[in-house]
Amino acid sequence: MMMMVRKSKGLGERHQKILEFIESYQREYQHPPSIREIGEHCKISSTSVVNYYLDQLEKEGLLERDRKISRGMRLVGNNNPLGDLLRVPVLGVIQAGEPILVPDEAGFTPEDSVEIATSLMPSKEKGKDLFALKVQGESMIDAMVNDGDIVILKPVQDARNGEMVAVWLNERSETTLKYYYKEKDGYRLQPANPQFKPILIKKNESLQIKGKVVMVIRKVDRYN
Amino acid sequence: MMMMVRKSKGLGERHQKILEFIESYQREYQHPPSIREIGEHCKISSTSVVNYYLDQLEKEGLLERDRKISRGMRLVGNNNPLGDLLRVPVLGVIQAGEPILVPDEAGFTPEDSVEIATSLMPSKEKGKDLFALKVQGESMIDAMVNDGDIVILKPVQDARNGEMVAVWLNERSETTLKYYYKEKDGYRLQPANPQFKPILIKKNESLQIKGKVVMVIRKVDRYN
DNA sequence: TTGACAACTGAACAGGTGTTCGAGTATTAT
DNA sequence: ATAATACTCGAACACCTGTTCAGTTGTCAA
Repeated sequence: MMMMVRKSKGLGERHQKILEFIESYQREYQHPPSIREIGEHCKISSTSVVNYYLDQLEKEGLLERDRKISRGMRLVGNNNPLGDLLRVPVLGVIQAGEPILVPDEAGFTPEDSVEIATSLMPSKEKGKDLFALKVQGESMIDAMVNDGDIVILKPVQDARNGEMVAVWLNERSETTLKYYYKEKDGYRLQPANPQFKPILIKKNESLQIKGKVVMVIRKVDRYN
Repeated sequence: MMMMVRKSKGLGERHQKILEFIESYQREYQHPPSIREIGEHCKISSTSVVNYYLDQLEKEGLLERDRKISRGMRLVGNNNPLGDLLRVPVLGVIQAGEPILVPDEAGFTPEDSVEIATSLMPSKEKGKDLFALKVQGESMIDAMVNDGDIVILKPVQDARNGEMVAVWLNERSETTLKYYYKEKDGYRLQPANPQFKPILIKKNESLQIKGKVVMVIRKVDRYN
């Protein structure tokens, strides 16, 4: 005897509608809908039918349910529009000739913030002390960072060799992003772009490390 | 008479603990905890006390509540760890000398995916057809894109002047990222870095636009 | 037709859950 | 001390909500 399958194979129209509703509801209220709310919105008169479909969706692996718990459901996989975000405050701009703002000096007035999925963040930098700066001007081009880019920094005073840091060079009145190397007679600041030459800083010159670059984001929507 | 303030100004220890619990609970279950669950975990014996604190947190603007609705609360502002994510599939790599994969040709096997906060996305590119490629090699340096960067693309066949596109140049067997300009006698592909010279393509040479660059993400966690 | 099964209905039930209230304790200002 | 305020407790209530179940309808195969 042949096994019976669902009348309309895969996801029926109602399955789809329910998934979409859960998604949009959760997007709006930050918590899942109740069975009755789903029924109301999807024109399903009985709670048992909603339950019926929810079970199927769970069997399909599109949904997880916490039985007995109110609103205890969650979309799984790519349907899930929600996830861990890190909100990183944009404390200001970084540009040549201007000192870099760091959280302490900035009077704590994040003009804006950018949201980063924690899944994007390098392993252990998920601390809450990250901050972001918007790059102004093209003076960071040798660091492969363009006008308008957003750099995300972790405030540190010291860096290890090979880390990209934001530094303020007093003697040059210059702010730059470079790879940092401590050497016997001072420091070497290496541009990300190998076609540029490193800056050598002698031990007696002052060099203030303001932060360690964790991420660079470029939105390419100019001209739109 | 002086106004009375809370015993411990600002957020008390319990306020903090409750916020943290809601955050971690929601991170795990994708839905908020019930009042009783909060009480249990925060060593608060009475539901009314939890309610008491929740009211205060709402008054402080750190929480929003949907009264009468089970688990009807959400963290607001920077405490909120949840938000809209877009999951963009990483279809492969982009490198000089290799054709670019586009969704159709890729056999739809996203090896991996990156999550982007929708708030980061340029206005109208929030469609679900975006895809991402990992940059391999340093051949895109003139586009300010480095080895290991992730570029997020929107699959298009045509582009408007000024848009950054990923193209396959048949005559050169080359894949590149450039700003696109159509001119009277062909096309001009302008590097993002002004220190590089544009590539001029004659009308009879073939030029395949594979996608329009929407975003570039660079994780700077090498050497860690 | 008959049987099997998916889709659906309506109602009732049990437990989850937010709310409310009266009362008690602790801390602080006067 | 006294009063005012902040905080805590426990219990009771009413509604919210998931669950269950007996029964109906529609479709398809034998």
